[in-house]
Amino acid sequence: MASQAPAPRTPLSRDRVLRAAVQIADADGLDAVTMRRIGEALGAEAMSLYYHVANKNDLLDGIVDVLIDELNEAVDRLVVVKDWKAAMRHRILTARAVLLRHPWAPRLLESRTTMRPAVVIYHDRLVGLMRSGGFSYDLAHHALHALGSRALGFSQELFDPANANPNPDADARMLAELAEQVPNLAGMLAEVAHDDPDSTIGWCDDQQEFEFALDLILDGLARLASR
Amino acid sequence: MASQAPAPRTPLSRDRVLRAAVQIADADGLDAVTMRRIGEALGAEAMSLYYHVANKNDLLDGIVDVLIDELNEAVDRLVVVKDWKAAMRHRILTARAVLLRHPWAPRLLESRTTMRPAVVIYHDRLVGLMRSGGFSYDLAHHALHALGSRALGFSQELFDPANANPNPDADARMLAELAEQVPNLAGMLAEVAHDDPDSTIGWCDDQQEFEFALDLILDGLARLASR
DNA sequence: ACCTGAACACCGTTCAAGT
DNA sequence: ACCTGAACACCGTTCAAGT
Repeated sequence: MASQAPAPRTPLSRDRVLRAAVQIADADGLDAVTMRRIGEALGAEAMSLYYHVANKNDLLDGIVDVLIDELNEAVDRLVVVKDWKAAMRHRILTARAVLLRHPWAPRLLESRTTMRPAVVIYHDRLVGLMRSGGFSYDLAHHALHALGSRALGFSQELFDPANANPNPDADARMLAELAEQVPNLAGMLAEVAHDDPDSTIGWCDDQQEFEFALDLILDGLARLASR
Repeated sequence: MASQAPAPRTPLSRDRVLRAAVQIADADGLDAVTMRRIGEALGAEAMSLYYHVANKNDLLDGIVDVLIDELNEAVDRLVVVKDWKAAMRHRILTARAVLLRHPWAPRLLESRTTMRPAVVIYHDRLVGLMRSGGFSYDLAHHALHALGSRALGFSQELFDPANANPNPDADARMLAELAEQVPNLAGMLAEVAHDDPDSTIGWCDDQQEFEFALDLILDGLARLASR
């Protein structure tokens, strides 16, 4: 009992570190992902992580890799369909389904400016689909820009009166006070009613609106491609 | 010389604090905006700011207010034009021009989830333009979602091979290594050439691509509105 | 009413030192 | 080769105290 071996802990590794980080983000959000917290989760000291990860930035890049790998696996399982538009739509909505499992994903992806291989590969397949639909390289390039983050399955919403933030009461009050200054918006909100505050992905971007915008863009591209 | 009055410093105020913060962001980026740095710029202690600003969050909200006020002033100076599409296009590109003066603006706007009156007012005018173009409230609502941050003049780009990040060399090398794994993208980049790395707004979102996507969306909306 | 000094809890990160 | 302890510079924030 005295010299009992202290449970030979499985050694750390980059992979274990990244997975622990993802778990923490899933559980408590991105801000909870600190070196000290990851260390704690792995039964190690925060400083030990630096042996497997260059720094916090590298850690966040690694989390993106884990996320997009999961996403690429999901979209690669999709059955092949000839119609490029249907294929892109399906692919993007599948990507979105993965992101919905990780509510912190949009904020993380937006904050990164480094180009990760997994993200490059994902977009390469999209370009492939567009090429099969008769897109010129030039149009496919424009399309990637037009889709932006929507290609990966999310969209940044700056403004959504319905479910913008954790404090909807304050927003509603503010909007009521502002009502006569914003007649158009007040009228719109009165009519749109918005009684379906469905699943959101981090911000106020629900499935229905996402699909509307996605189809709007895809239809526009189809029109340009068939010219 | 002994009891010389120590230059009766102009007192602090919320406005002075916010303006100092904007100047720091313009000069050295958003990460340079710390309470201590703002205090220094105003010749005061960081703790003094808390008398004029509730906390860091309130400070950032205040910066958004200053920014969008500037933006609203700019778009309100525009000459009225009857065609709703031309009017929206002009308005949004004017908003963009203001944002281009503050490269930190996109990142800040994306990070905020609180609804600020200035932002509400800006969008109200857009809805007004759409209504004048025969939009139903429902379509105008969809339109706001579809535009997302583009309504304010910027778009989040997750992926732009040309000018994505501060380290384009590393990206080019990575892409070269990945070339045979991403034939579609490699082909696209070879052709698109991308010899015009023009003005960018924080990320890799240049004017030409912004306008392409904006027009794609506005044209799509026009088609739906005239049904 | 407005501002400050000292202090606290929390970051990421370094580096010499341990095994 | 892998991990740790102690320490550093930097955050936002509090609170009692000054004028």
